[in-house]
Amino acid sequence: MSRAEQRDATRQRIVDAAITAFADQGFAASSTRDIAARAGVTQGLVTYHFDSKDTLWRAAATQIFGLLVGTLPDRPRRASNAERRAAAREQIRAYVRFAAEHPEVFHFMVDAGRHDDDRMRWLVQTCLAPRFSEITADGGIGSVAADRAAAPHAYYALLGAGSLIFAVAPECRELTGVDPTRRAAIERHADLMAQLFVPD
Amino acid sequence: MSRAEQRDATRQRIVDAAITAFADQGFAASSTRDIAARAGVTQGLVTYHFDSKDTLWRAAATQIFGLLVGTLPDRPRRASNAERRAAAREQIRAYVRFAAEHPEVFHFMVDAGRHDDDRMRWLVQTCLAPRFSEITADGGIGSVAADRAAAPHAYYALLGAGSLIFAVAPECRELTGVDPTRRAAIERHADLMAQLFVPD
DNA sequence: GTCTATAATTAGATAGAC
DNA sequence: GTCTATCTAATTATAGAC
Repeated sequence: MSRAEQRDATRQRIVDAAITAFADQGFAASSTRDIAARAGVTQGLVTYHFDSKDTLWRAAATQIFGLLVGTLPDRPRRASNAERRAAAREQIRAYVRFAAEHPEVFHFMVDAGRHDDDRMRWLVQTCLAPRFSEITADGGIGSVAADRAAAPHAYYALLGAGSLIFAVAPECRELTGVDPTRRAAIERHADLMAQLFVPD
Repeated sequence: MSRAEQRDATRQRIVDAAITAFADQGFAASSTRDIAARAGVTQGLVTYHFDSKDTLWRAAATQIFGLLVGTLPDRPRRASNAERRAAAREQIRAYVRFAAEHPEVFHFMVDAGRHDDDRMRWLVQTCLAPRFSEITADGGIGSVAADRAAAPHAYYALLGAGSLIFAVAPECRELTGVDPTRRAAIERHADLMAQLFVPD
């Protein structure tokens, strides 16, 4: 492996470890030492590759949100009403499956979204805004949002309803006895979300 | 003010500050020094009144979840189907209004619910389990949960959909231009949730 | 590119003055 | 009941060896 490849491989291991750590404990409570240990390197190397904890967080967010973008299916253009609804249902199901497999996205959003600071603004402009307009476009979640003013409400309703059960999986197991990480539970949740947001 | 009253007043100020801090930054990232400063006392006094940070967290959780219990309206017994649906809608609206005024509940839940540890189990047994059975009882959210197996999914869908927009209020403002803390936005979200989970 | 060593803060918990 | 002082441990970021 060349030195450039070695560099990229190490950086990738650090970013992967960072995603897990930041999602698990939030930005402030995560330590670069812990992230380094998870990645099998030393703390000094983390600040060598990523100048600061903040820079590392942005790299981690870019990676996990990029994964989301690549997963969601495209919306069909110039389709019939029935086709639009079917496509919206499938997009909702795809999001639920992604939220189940990557609850980190939700944790990044909640962790950064509650403070009016630079990280929040960066996340909105870089990772969220590009998707928001598409998700709330006519024919998508618009079916539940009667008027345009309801679009933000429908957006957060969908994200919250589709993600929370996976984001607090240990609690869900303890409280309800249901393990939301099992495939059957994921599909059940996807069906419920599709039916809830795009009813017959 | 007697010494006992002084004691209770100080304890209350510390608990109030703790609720804000824990909801704002999570358990691990919150410092007892910061909480003490918010309450206008010194750090030593916090560990005097509450033996440990963990004990303080439990006191804070008890307070904020107790507030929730006292806010939700009762469910009518032996009512007609239409009455049951109307009551379920009103209960959903009441929850949304509470989530808007106290997004701390959601943050406590997400912060503690993702780890399989003592705090999570304590929260489930003390604060969540008593409400879960009631919320998922027949006629309540049960209207959206076709069979009993769907009850946990409907429960987390409702909590997530009804809370997230308020939990990430700064992000919502930046992303959508909507300020979810305004009364009109709260009522709009309450209406959407009621219609979504108990459709006509 | 990776590691070791260290500087400057900050953390929770304890002990003792008043 | 409240505050000050202190102990031990852990934090980020930096500097330098290899």
